[in-house]
Amino acid sequence: MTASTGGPHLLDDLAWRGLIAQSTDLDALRRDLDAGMVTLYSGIDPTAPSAHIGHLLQWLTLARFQRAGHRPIALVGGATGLIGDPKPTSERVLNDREVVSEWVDKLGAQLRPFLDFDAGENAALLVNNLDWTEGLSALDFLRDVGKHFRVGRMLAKEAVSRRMESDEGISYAEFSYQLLQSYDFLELHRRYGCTLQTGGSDQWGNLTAGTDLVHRVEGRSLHALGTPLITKADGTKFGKTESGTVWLDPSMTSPYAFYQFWIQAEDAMVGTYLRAFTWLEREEIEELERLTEEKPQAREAQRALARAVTAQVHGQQEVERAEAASRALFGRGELRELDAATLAAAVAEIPSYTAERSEHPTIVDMLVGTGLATGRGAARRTIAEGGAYVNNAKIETEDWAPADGDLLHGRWLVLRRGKRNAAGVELAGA
RNA sequence: GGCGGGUUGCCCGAGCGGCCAAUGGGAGCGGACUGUAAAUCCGUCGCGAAAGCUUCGAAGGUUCGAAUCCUUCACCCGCCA
Repeated sequence: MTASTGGPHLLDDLAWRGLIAQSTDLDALRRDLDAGMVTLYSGIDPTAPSAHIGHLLQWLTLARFQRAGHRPIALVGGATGLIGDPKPTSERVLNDREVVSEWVDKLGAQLRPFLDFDAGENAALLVNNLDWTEGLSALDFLRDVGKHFRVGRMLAKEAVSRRMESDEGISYAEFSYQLLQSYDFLELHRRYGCTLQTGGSDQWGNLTAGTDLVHRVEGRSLHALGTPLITKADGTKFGKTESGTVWLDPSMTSPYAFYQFWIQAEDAMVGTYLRAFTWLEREEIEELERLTEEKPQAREAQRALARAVTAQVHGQQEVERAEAASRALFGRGELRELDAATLAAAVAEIPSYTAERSEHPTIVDMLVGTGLATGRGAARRTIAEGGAYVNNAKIETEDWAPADGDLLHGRWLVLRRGKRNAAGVELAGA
């Protein structure tokens, strides 16, 4: 039993999508995938109350396996999250147990829509590694897991060696992280017959530590598959906006901001993102890439990308809202010509605040009030730089304040800082 | 436990008693160009309208004056035990 879709082989599709950066033995994996249902897992640690788009990539990868007939296990690291995997730059700050436990619940709930938990034989599973580590004594852990690890090999892992070479060093706790993650693989192999772990390529050392452990303890060669680190065209960090990480939680990154993030994708990368983050088929994506080459200013690929990713994270309704707001705010049309309902809907999508007419807010007050500027100084700077707009008209003076005639439908102003950061102001009171 | 080196703004990194709110690079932000893209160029980048205020691991101290000197503490790195 495998993919019944008749499409390309799962591994060929993943390769085409650019999702295979590293692997243990692809041919062996292919044989296993062809031989029947494979149980695989991928884990994320609760380091925040929400997953971000990097986590999304991992969940989608699990989902791709599930759609091909395999059984995914989504792990949330209630235990590993208490330790923290070694970041290349610096030691992590430990979070409280209660906080981590809360985040585990949130992430678990957040990932459910991406996998099918009622698929019968290959229904997805959600697990927490705290379940099998909490009761484990330090002595048992050292004897049953620690004994199988050679320090030389552990030190050679890039995550560890990078830190050893830095002047910050590494704590024993973070050094031991790879043991914990390896133990997860062993445990999932024993409990569920899990034979494949997927994860970001930055996790490669941890993935192989897991296959090594299982090999030593159980004498079986399991598989690991590393997805590439998604970057921008110049190799720099992907997934950040001016206001920080792009979260999946709508209260942390609004669906509108989420949509805007994708629509601003670089031409050079939009195809990569379409392949990795959407379910669009090869022909559709290649057509969109062709359009980007021929008519880049139309931004068809970016639009399709934003629509597809926003739809799977926030739903079709939010896509429509974000698109409507985007049209209103970035469209060629006059803001004044928008009807009240459209304008209200657009303003609802962007950061906004209500000011009292009686306080006669100035442009500086409003830039700060909407959060478009981080402080009064920054607001003044924006104005001086020529980056401040009200209803698409540039504001040149710091003490500018709206007159009644400036208000759209008698109460709204649309502020903009720079090309693409908009916010709404509603003036209340008589 | 001993000895030595280190801790500077988002990151890297200069500064080693006054001319330091602190050189430089990167990231970020704004502008010009364009297409809500990239590249490039220009500007900006602790708080404050300003006077000024608060910064250079923490707390004390020396001094007219400290990121720079002293003491203690914390953390990191290295060598030795």
